[in-house]
Amino acid sequence: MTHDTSTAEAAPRELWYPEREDITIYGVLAALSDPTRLEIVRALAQHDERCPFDFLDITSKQNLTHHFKVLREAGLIKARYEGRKKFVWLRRDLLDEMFPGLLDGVLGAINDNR
Amino acid sequence: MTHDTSTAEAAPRELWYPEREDITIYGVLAALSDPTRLEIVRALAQHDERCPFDFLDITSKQNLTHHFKVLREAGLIKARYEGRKKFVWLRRDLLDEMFPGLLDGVLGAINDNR
DNA sequence: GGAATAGTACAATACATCTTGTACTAAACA
DNA sequence: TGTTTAGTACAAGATGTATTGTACTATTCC
Repeated sequence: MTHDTSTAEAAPRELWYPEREDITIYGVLAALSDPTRLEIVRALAQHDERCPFDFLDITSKQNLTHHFKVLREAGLIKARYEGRKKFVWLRRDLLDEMFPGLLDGVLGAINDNR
Repeated sequence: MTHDTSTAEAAPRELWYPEREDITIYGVLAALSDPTRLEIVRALAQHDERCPFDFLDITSKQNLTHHFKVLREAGLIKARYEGRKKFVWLRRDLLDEMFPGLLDGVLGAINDNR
């Protein structure tokens, strides 16, 4: 048996998240300091809804897995599997509460200078 | 002859700075993502005046040299030698112009969560 | 000149990061 | 059941970083 074929809901694949006290401004800034990840966060912030894993076509899927893992482990995003699709979204409330003004400051500062 | 003993001003030791187009938000965020450097920047932002190289007693002087170099090459600070002392200060105007809201956002977000 | 001081240069260590390739698992679908 | 699809795991390589120790340069002061 590889999976449950009954009518009960299948348990979603588990994802690890950092404890609140392990989320630091250093980790958040480091996560945001990569061009690929900053673009991901910028796009997530615009969409306001959960986005599919591959909603941005900016790098390989192995690398997307890597960057989403970095973002998740730094406390910036949440993710959820639905069937074989994965959806991701920003932890905006947590970030605004823990580091008020940080996300808005960074996102607002993005311009032609990169 | 190793140095000029005349009354003329001695030429200050040269320091390299990045071109404007080489200063990026990625570099700035990476520079800010280290605890030692974020503390330096936070302290410089509070002082508003030029500060001596060793005004913070937080790590070895070799490491201070390293971190000030990272900050300078990322575009965050300027430095100047006076005799055998070195002074450093934030490039606040440049940063606010290139990345409006970024510095204030980051500095404002620092709290007990780090 | 010579000694003391401020800061740097360089090497070494230990470790993290970004990216790609190959191979894999899990779910959906026929 | 077998196939296809979505995403992951793992290893490898190239590269970058934080820190320390030792040795050095540049400047001041005697």
